[in-house]
Amino acid sequence: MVQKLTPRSVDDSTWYTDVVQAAELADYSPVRGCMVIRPYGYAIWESMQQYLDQRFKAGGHQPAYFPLFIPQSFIQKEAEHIEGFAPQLAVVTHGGGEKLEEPLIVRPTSETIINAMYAKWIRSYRDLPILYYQWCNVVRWEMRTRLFLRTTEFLWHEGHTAHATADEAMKEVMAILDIYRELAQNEMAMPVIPGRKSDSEKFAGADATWTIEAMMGNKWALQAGTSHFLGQHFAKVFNIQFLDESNQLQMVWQTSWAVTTRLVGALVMVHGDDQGLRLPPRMAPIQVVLVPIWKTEEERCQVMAVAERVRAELGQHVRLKVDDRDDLSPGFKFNDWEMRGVPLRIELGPKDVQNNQAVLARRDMPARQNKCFVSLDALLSEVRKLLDDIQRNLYAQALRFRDENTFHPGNLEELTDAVGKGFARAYWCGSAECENRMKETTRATIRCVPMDQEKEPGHCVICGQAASEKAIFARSF
RNA sequence: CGGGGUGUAGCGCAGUUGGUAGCGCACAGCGUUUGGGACGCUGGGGUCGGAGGUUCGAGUCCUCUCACCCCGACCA
Repeated sequence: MVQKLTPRSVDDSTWYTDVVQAAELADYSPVRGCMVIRPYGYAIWESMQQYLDQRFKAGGHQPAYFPLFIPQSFIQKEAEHIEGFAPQLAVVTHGGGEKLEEPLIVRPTSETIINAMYAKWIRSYRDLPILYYQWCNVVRWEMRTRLFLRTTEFLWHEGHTAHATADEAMKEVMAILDIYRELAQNEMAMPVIPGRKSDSEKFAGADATWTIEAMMGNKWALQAGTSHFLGQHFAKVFNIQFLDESNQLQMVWQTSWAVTTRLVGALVMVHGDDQGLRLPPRMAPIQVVLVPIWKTEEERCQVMAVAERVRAELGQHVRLKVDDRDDLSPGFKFNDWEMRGVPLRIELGPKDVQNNQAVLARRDMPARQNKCFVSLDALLSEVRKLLDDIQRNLYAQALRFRDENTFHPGNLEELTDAVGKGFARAYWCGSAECENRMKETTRATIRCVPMDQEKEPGHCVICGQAASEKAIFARSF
């Protein structure tokens, strides 16, 4: 159940797989590259789903479901799309014991099949905008996989919208990116940099891709969510046309966007420490765990009576678990729940019951030094306050870590040095030549051109030519 | 597909010059324990990744094969 974790400082990659398995978030499956998401890991994903689902619906989006299988010919319609995805496709060639007339692609993303349907449904400007999304699995045949961060099959939502104007579609792209940013920062306590992808990094078939990029605990970047402006690429190949107010035939403008179960891995990577997970309260399946302590049967009765009362009262307001397993020592449970990242622990023993108090220990600080007593009467308000505080503190810690590991190089040599240590924020002239040259010399990539920056003229960190924008350079997952 | 590594109990491992498989953890039962990873006793659990070969005899030697992990190329 509880095992020793490889310390992060020894091997961050082994630490990660240790934590994911020890905390029972996920396990390797019999199928190479695939994973089993266990209830605790799935509960974290559900926290993300619930937040996003409510945000999407509030913005007028509607969930729907499109099929897993896509006719091969659909995928092949958009040149850039097929070029991008061809190496990653899983193809079904047989069904019912017979070879299929046309092979079926297991969806790597659903632009093609959804847009084939949109072409059927859209006739008039009155049909627009269409704001659909679906929660589903997708399959991409990856070379190398890591639990949550990159698996052959993964879960996500994908939004697919169609609009009458480019302007409206762009607003949609930005609105969704903002929801992703808020999910990351406010719910996951994970600072992110919203920005635009370079052409080489953008979605295959998009005009432009916007992203939120986060720094993981090993100082690498992780693309945490993307929102694409598809322009009219798919409208053209699937012939999605409508009549506007003046009876003119027009092509729709489209967006697509997604975040995936990778975010569960991001949560682990960003906040975890040598003791295991540290979950931000807003995402934690269990926000507070109560560990009762007793010696004698009489003490057990007294303590459990109070524990039950706490469960009845506090349990209405926070996600609380009372760990009443009687075959494990309190010390074991402390370590166990810390490893599983529960933000706040209540210790309740005979002495506490006597004094009408409990001990609170927070996961975001070294526990032994930071325990505090709290009156049972003030438990709810204190727990609420601490959970808020933990949420804020985890964000602050992650932000400080990112800032401390972000550098501002002025030339290629400094850039090479910087991307070996963390993020580099530097001018880029925007040319693919410079991007390629940098990739070859540094093993890093351009993660994004941040939206939030002053447009002051400078000099490209690679070629020295005039440049007007800074980009984030980093090694990435 | 290249480089590295590992396959022996659920997990982690040991197994000598070939001689018929063991340790720790976990698991089950009982008892004592419980304020930072408790302890004792008893017990269950194995086609040694697979195939072939050498041998009186293979976890061990030889050949082939498969799987998985880590590092790269590809990617959310």
